[in-house]
Amino acid sequence: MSNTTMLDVAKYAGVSVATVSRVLNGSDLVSEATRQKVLKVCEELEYTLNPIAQSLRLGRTNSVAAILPFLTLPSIVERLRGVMASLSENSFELVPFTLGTPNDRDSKITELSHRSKTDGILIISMPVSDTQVDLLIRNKMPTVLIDSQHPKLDRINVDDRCGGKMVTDYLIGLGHRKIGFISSYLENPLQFSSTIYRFEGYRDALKEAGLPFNPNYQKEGEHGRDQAKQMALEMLSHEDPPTAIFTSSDTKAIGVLDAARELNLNVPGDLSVVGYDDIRDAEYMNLTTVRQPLFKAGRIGGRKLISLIEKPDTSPEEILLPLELIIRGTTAPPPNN
Amino acid sequence: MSNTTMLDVAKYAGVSVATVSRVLNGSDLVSEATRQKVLKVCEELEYTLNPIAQSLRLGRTNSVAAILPFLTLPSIVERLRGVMASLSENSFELVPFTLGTPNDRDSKITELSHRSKTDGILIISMPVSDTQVDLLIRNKMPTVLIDSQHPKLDRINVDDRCGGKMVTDYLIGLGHRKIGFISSYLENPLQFSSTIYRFEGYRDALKEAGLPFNPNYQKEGEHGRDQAKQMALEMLSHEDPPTAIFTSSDTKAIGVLDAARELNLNVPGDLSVVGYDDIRDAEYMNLTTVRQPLFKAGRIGGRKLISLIEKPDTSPEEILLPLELIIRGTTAPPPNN
DNA sequence: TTGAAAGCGCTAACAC
DNA sequence: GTGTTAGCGCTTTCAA
Repeated sequence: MSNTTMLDVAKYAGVSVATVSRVLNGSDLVSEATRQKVLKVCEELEYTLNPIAQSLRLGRTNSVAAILPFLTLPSIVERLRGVMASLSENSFELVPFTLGTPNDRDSKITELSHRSKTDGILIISMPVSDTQVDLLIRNKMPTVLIDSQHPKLDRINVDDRCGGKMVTDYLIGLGHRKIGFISSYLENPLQFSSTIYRFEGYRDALKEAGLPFNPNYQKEGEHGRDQAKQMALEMLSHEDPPTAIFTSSDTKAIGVLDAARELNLNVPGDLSVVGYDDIRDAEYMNLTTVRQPLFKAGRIGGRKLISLIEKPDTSPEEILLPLELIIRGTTAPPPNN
Repeated sequence: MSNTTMLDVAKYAGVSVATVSRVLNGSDLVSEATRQKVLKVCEELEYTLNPIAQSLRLGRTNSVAAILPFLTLPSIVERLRGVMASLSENSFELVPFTLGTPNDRDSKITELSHRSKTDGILIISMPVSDTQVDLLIRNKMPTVLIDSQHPKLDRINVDDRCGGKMVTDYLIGLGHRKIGFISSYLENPLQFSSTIYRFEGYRDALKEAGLPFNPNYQKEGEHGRDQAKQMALEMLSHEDPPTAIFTSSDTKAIGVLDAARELNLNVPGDLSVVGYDDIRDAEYMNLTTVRQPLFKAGRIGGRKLISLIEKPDTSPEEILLPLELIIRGTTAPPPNN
């Protein structure tokens, strides 16, 4: 029954609560006879331990919080799936908080940092401020970042700078010299900080190839297919338009494809397009893109957090997962080349 | 600090724990002077209430569990988003459990039914057995089903039978007489029970129009685009193939479109295709489909559960949300008509 | 091998 | 207005 307590079981079985507790926690200082008796009574009374009382006593909840953006992006969902997989493997529960504004994020971190409800925190695809990090460290709250940066915390990332460079190198290798870059706002406080690294990789590659950075070939704006389409339309209406566009997400790349179609540009004949993330649509659209291990990042992040809870006081490290360039049908050498 | 307790605050402020508790719980039996003093000390000591201790004392956790399939389907994610929105509006936390097998589901329900860790349960897109329902009711565990059926529990659904009929009526109205139905397994224990209602609506419409049910025009199998493609290929290779195919999900409809392309069938000239769910891809594919209010179902389910927690002992009801036929470009009258 | 009892941090009578 | 204290259900010394 719902209100059965350990004392009920103890009375019914004619033992003390201590004994019941021992049986239920697998202690071997119990005679086989009493153990069986207790187990039988538990069954009859449909008794289970009260996890709240247990948590209060043990100072441990076996649950972790996750702070992440709303589940509107497939990449976020995929990371979350990985997190859930690793947590349930280890009998940990997850309490997700999807947040929209930096304020919400900060106050949630503050609230959670007073370790009590949760044994650890995962922060997914959101930047964290130094203030919050200090708070977390001061309160010894085990924390792992996934797709986010901070030198004082453990974090699971992909080398986006390298990824941005990989894409741009590839386009340059195809012969492109006029390469556009379309992304969400580089400086948006709640934006994935990863976007900026991809941009840096793009610039690195240009620089290394001796190509100048042309501001007309760079646009940033709200995330979204339509928004990306608009940015592409503007960029491609330029008097000397790019022959290739690299976008910071597949969704945006699809928006660019929309724009190309509207302008009667042949992809990849007139325009090469590269996305990022390799979401499901990318394959269907035959989109050249960069695949990052989303599920795996989540899973590794979850595991890392659990190991941190089990064994604190290790110095924070960054785990960089490999990226992969997926070459499909939206890229080719530039025209007249 | 993380280990600061109410007693620390009390001592520091020179009052009793009761007073601190009163202040923090907004009781008005406290003088303004002491209230300010206590608040100040709380701030200085960075003290916050320990929610675990609070829960144990109050017998209430302010969190609810959700049992749902893995987050691989966009429809599941969208419902979950609605749930999360309504819960966070009401300061409830969510503990999601994504489960794969009926066994897992049953044991999780059993575990959760011993009300302690969680104030209520949401079960999303999963059937529940009578045994589990009885257990939940016996333990007075507030429970709401979303996209699932049981007469003894509150549930949020769409009228899928009506939806299936609506689609089929529409195709019949266009002049189709040979209408295929492709779905996931109708009897799979962990499958959405909604599939079967859509099928029944399909049969209702046929019957009402005096059209015989042709088993060659019905296929069921694993969920997935490719699987649906295979089923469609088989169905369309029949000597007298259907002129329209109605699928139980947009993903499957896209698989059917793949099949049509492979067979060089023009859609909608040679073959009409209707999906279900109106996922994001559907618009892009210009797919005629049925839109169900996924987010809204989640949000209403969350609210219903909270009202059930606040005010139990109401008799269970089914809330049916309206469906909408979204006519796009994959449907037309049949050929030679 | 078992039991008694303290105490995890909080709230809510009850007393003053 | 404020303090004292019992007790939510559990684990774990300590003693027997």
